[in-house]
Amino acid sequence: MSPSDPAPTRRRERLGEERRRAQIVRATLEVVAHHGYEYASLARIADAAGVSKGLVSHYFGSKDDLMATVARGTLAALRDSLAAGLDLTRPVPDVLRAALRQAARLGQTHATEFRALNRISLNLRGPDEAPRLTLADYEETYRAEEALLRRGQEEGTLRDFDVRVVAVTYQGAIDAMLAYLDEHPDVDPDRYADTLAELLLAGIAVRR
Amino acid sequence: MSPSDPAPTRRRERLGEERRRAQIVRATLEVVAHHGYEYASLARIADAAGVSKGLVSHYFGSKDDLMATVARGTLAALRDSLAAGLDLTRPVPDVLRAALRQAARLGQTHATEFRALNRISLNLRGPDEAPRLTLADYEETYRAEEALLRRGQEEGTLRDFDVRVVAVTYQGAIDAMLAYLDEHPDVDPDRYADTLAELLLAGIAVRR
DNA sequence: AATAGTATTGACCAATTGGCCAACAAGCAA
DNA sequence: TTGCTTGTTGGCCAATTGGTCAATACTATT
Repeated sequence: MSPSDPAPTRRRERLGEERRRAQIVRATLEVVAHHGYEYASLARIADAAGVSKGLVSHYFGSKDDLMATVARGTLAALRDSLAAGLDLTRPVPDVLRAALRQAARLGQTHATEFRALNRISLNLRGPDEAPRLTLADYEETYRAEEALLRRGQEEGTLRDFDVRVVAVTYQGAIDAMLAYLDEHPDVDPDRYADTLAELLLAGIAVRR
Repeated sequence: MSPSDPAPTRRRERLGEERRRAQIVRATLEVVAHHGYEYASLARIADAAGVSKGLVSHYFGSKDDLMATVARGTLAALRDSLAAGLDLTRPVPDVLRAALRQAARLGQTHATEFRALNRISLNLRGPDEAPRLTLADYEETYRAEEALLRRGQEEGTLRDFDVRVVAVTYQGAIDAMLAYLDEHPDVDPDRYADTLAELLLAGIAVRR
């Protein structure tokens, strides 16, 4: 072959920055969720997005930047998605029940996002050993939950307990539920969520 | 420099297979726990163990084999360590309380092991996308927990509930507790464990 | 058709990866 | 001493990594 063949004149589709970014984010989520963080190299992500490596770097800078961007965006999207379906004016126990159901459903419809988010937040770290996605990023979610619990105590539907412990436990229970439902597709999410809700409420609601 | 300098005659310490293996396992746990799974290359692990890369491969085969070995060994060690401190002849609620305390303490004394185990099990996967550490590896822990709950129901100290849901929730609560204590060293583990125990027992114990 | 501006590529880079293996060192037995 | 076995190294490999950049292809405007 001569050293300078005529370029193969590949077909190129131009999308514009906005849509390309979204496309790459999506590809990142999928690669991470389906094949794990380790497997998610820039080359692999670019390939999944049907785009060259160079473009990924061009739009997102370093790989860490890409991951951080994807994680933060996904976290916000999931949070909004969950909050959207809630009627916060109702009594707190009802809100909790609804939130649990909503979370269980989200775990099904947005399994990819959940899995990817999990892995990124666990693996992505800064220059030293410090995790790059700190509690601060989850703090908003967290605080909202504590506020809700406190309101329940004030309105008299919830007992007196350590709000922090309950909030942590509650989140842990949700994570466990999502992991379990993820591995057992046969289980009915709503049923599980309701059972869990009764269990938790029995622990924190005022005795009737 | 001549192409064949006399070999620098490095100082070499011989330990014997058994102790070397243990040393390498320890190094693996530490690197993974302190710097993340991604950072834990064979070179880095070998370095942390004060040993050449070749030796790690020699004793453990592939990197995946090493990780799987480390994970399974650590899981078993932690499980035994927890079980050792429990008196299973006591009433189930007491056993649960004790187990929670024990877990909280283990989370402190064996933080490295817990963190590493977590990361390995989340990142290590087989040739395809399938995780290499499946639920089956955790099944033993799991089943013991369900058996305990069922015994509580039979002896009349626990209410009637879905054993599976409670077991999953219970495990999730423990994980959440460990993660929280890990990030908040100021919190007293025993106090947290006791609060959590009351919370959970309020949900599953028979009303007095 | 020429121009300008944006979108996108592919080739290239040094560094690192997991894995392999011939050589060699150390202790033990003869 | 001589060998034999076990432990250990370091150099080497092809493949892949994250990242950069000049060159290009496309679109819109003139």
